[in-house]
Amino acid sequence: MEGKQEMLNRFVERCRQAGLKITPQRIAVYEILINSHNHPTVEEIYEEVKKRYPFVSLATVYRTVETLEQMGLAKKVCYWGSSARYDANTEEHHHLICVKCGAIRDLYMDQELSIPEELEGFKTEGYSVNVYGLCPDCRKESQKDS
Amino acid sequence: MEGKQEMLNRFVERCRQAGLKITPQRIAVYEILINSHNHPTVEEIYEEVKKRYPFVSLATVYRTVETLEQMGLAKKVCYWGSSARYDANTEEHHHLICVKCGAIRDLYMDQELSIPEELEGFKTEGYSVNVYGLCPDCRKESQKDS
DNA sequence: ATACCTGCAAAGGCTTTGCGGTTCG
DNA sequence: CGAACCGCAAAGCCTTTGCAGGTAT
Repeated sequence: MEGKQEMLNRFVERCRQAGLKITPQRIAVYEILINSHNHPTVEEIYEEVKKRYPFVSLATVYRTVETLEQMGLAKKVCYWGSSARYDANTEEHHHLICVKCGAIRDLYMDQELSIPEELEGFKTEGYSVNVYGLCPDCRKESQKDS
Repeated sequence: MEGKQEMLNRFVERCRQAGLKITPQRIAVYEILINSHNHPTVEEIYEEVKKRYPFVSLATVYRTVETLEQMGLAKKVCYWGSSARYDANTEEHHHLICVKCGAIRDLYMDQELSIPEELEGFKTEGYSVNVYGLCPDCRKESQKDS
């Protein structure tokens, strides 16, 4: 696990290189993303940023997460229907997803799949595993029901 | 691989059991989904249905795919941002996804992951693997560019 | 100084919903 | 006949975009 301060420094460095300005909003969004482990939606990040900068706009958060994605410092995690979620954990990892409430948690596995470099004409780049199930909270819920 | 006729019969059967009416539109949507192997979007299914029933509405297609999903006869496949795609292949299988154009293809693998029944408090139900890469068409494109 | 960025509000997709008329069982 | 369904249009999200003013380098 990389230190949070290093991640921030790297971000600032990359911004400089790319000629992007380092604004308080950008820092805030990235910092919040680093400190979140529940893969927040844009809306959730926005609410969090607003605590520090009440006048921030949702559009800015959208623009920032897109920038982060293009820089390779965040990934968009898309599960069903709902809104997109973001993840600043760029280590190789997988996801554990609740089929009921949509909660997402990082998952590290010992097992590895060996994917050929070429598959059905595709030039492969990587893979991700989604494990589906009921999260602890939803398990309790469903026991209550029965 | 299950025969298409059996799939249709099963669908009709299930509708009867659930007290759902068997309408031409429903049959058409499911039939098109069975015969598609490119995981069509709702829009694409709609265009296809319109060839047979020009007055069908997009809302009906949305309602029908949702019904199919609830019956377990189709799955929503969600990749980044774009619109949802549907898949009537209910066999255990995975997906090969083009990072450039978003094309999705079914993928069958020999390898299997062994997922514990319980993982970090989740009661697991299954998993799916997404392999990312460049599809044949996009590979050609990128060669042209360089 | 100037290029980049922000906030606001409006527009843009995709998807869902309410309603009256229609169709299946 | 009655419940379920359809088509239409309107409304509802989530997300993107244009613009004028502001800010970092």
